[in-house]
Amino acid sequence: MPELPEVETIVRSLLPLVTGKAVRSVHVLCTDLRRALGPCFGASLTGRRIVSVRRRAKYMLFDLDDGRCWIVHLGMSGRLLRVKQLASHERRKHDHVIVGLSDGAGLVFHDPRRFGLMAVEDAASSTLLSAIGPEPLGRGFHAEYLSGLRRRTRRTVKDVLMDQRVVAGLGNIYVNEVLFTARVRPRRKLASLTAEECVRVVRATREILTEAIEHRGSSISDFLDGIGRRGAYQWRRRVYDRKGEPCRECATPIKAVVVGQRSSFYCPRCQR
DNA sequence: GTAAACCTGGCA
DNA sequence: TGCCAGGTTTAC
Repeated sequence: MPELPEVETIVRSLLPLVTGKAVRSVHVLCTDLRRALGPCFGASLTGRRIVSVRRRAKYMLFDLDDGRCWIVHLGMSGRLLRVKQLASHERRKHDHVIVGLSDGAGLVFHDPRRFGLMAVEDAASSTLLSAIGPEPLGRGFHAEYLSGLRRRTRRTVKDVLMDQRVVAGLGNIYVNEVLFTARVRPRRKLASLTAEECVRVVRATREILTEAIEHRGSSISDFLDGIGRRGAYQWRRRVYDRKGEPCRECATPIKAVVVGQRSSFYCPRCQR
């Protein structure tokens, strides 16, 4: 489900509601997430105050008053939903972790596929975060950086952009959208891109992610932010999951191919 | 590099 | 019934 814009949307929705609140209780109903939840997880979170909430790549980071960090990744199907009154929350199937806060509210981690993960760690030394590349909306991601990678890999441009070590937070939806906007086909080898195309890819990455955040992410099947609102970016998709539908620029039917084991969509006329 | 693995749910 | 899904890691 969640790529950078969706995680950013959740963080923004939760930030004003949970900052300054203390963790009163932690109920782990299922430890069997992508990485098993250790026995110390609840204890290291309970009693801590949440100082701030931020995002890094597709991770949500709840900074705690002891300097550590509650790190949450939603995987494919995860949600982190705030309920106003935890006492009246009816537990649903796939509610795996329930965190009670000092104002009576709660944060419910719900994840049918259990590809998500969470941990309490020192963010600066966490192995979850240590190998992640630059933020695409930050200064570390620029055309020279991308063009400099060209001679170091034989991978496709799509594979490279999906690699979290190269750039943080892009997933299958937004890579397809970025490559459409950059007018580059997903199967192109990165090494075959011109310097001009690298400029376009970086510029398109910024544009698409900014636009998606403004529209509070994509609710293609079920994404909800931290307070249960749907996003609106799905209505603006140019190519993702639009196989056979007309290109918004030239009306040519959108094509679907598999690149790096993932469905990819492009306009055969607009993208080269 | 590529494939398979982890899981459940939804849809044709 | 089989295939697909917004992610990541692991193993050939």
